Amino acid sequence: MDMDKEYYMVAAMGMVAAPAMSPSGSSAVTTEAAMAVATASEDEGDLRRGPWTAQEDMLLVDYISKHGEGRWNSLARCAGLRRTGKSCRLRWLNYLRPDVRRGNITPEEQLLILELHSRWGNRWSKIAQLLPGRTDNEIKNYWRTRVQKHAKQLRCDVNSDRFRDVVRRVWMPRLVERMQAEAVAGAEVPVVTAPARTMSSPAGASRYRNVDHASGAEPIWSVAANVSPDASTTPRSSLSTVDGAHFSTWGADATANVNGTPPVECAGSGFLAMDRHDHVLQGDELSGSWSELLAATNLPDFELGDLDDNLLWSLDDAYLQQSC
DNA sequence: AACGCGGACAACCGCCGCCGA
DNA sequence: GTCGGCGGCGGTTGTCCGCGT
Repeated sequence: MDMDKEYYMVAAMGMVAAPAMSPSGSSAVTTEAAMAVATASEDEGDLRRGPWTAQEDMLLVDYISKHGEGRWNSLARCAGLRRTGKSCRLRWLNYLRPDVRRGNITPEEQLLILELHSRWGNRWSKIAQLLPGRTDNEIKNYWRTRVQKHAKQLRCDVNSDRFRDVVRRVWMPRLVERMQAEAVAGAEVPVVTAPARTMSSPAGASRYRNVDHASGAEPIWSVAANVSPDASTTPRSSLSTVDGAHFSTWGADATANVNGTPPVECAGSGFLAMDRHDHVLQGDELSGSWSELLAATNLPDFELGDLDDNLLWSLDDAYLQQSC
């Protein structure tokens, strides 16, 4: 199935003909597939639902590679798919799209998700804009399975202040520590593979730095969302540590913000934002309670001693799985 | 080997806003 | 102005698969 999918993706980019499935190439294959699907559909006499078949995927990819996406209802009809336009759109965006990445949520992506969710809540599509290749559906699933699981382990609600504190004061720093440790150890840093079409150089940048207002210590990490002034190029987000270790993740929707204001009002007030000229943006532009929370180092009802260290380390299990 | 259970993820549903007729 | 089609979004459900018993 993976090979099939790989073929679909490549075929969607118009780069290859069909594999040995048919000697006459993808057109013949998809024509046969269309006939098969059409016949099956006529028998059923209704719109198909449920999991997509390889044939349906092939039809959809082939049609989009030739005609482009959009106008999903007519696309579904013209492609010979007995699916709703919505279903086609979802299948394409969440699974078949060439630049979609699935699985292996990297530490920096986890960090961004935690950050952005703390800021925006369940605005999955908005969050996904800054995680290129990731779909809102995947981020939503990640949150519901991983993050909510940890909240459950900690016996607190995922939206509770307590859990937010754990995330902010334990989970996220741990993620950064792991990334730093990997960098220092010279281990290979997990790098997000960028789809070729997003390889443009970002011209502008907005940065967000974690500042420990309580101690005045150097920030241990920062989140940067580079924004190109040219909306046609794709900016990228990145994470940096103070010791120079740098992690980057391509992406961000250029339309998220191209006017010099922070594209990600991320990280709450615990962050200083810098515009593309490295002017520090403070105050209302990043209003919120993060700096206050970070400044409050001794949270009244939060004690690290309450938590099992093994559990804490298990929080970034996805990264651990990658490391092992 | 069979069964049950839970996690992960794909897919659907309902709602809403936008836009053109 | 309004009506219908369409696309986007967030919530929810369904399905598959691995693992433990």
